[in-house]
Amino acid sequence: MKPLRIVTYNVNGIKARLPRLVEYLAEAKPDVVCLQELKSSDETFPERDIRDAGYGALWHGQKGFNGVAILARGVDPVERQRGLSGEPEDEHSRYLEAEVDGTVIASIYLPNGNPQPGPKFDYKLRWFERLSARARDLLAEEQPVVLAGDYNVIANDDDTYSVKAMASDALMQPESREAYRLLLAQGWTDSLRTRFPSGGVWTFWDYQAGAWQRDAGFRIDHLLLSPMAADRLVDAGVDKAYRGREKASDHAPTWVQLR
DNA sequence: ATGGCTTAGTTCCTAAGA
Repeated sequence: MKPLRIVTYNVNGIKARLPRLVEYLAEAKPDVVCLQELKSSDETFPERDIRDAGYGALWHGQKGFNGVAILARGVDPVERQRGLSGEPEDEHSRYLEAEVDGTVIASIYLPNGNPQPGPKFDYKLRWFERLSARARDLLAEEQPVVLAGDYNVIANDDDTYSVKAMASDALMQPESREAYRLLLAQGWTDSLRTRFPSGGVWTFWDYQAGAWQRDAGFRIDHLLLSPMAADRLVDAGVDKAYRGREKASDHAPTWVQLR
């Protein structure tokens, strides 16, 4: 199996972020990139620009909101599944799963869930259960699997600049944390947590209140590894500098390196 | 501070994000 660098990157609008994304692909040359928050319909996804940058792509778009994609350097990802079963009336584009070079990759955009309590928070928890059901099936396949995405969960107190500021936020509620903990307990490895066990690593900084300048961020973009993928874990990190560039997303690209 | 910004769409205001 070849070395593989896999990135998750919530772009907050692929149209607005296209120059940043193309620049990132050229500079970092990742093997696989899972994108979230395309905010683009399938028809307006910039397939041409992605191909010109040297990447094959699969996308699951939605006009205005949500939307996920999987890019692969020099090859076309092979689609395995789009969307999660269990709630047929759910129209949100938040899950896409593909195979790249013998590794199963999922691009995940978990619902934010604010305000809580309320129907949006209930939807978040239901969606989490549907994801966990899919994750259990994937583990049973005994393949290398990477579940990469914006989970909208601050899993531990040391995953945020301020527990107090986030205390009433959906990202940090006990129910959100419990759902994440139960998912991990299936047998998944949180790759950034493994690399930085004492926390203090952020993947998101709000646009408001000078959050970037104050380094007031938190960690919500996660790459979860199945046991066969975890055996190949070399390193994990956040390409933090991209958050500081012109017209940046509020998330930074977050990556894992597999041997 | 149910919001200091940013994005997209029914665009010159509103919804959503986290």
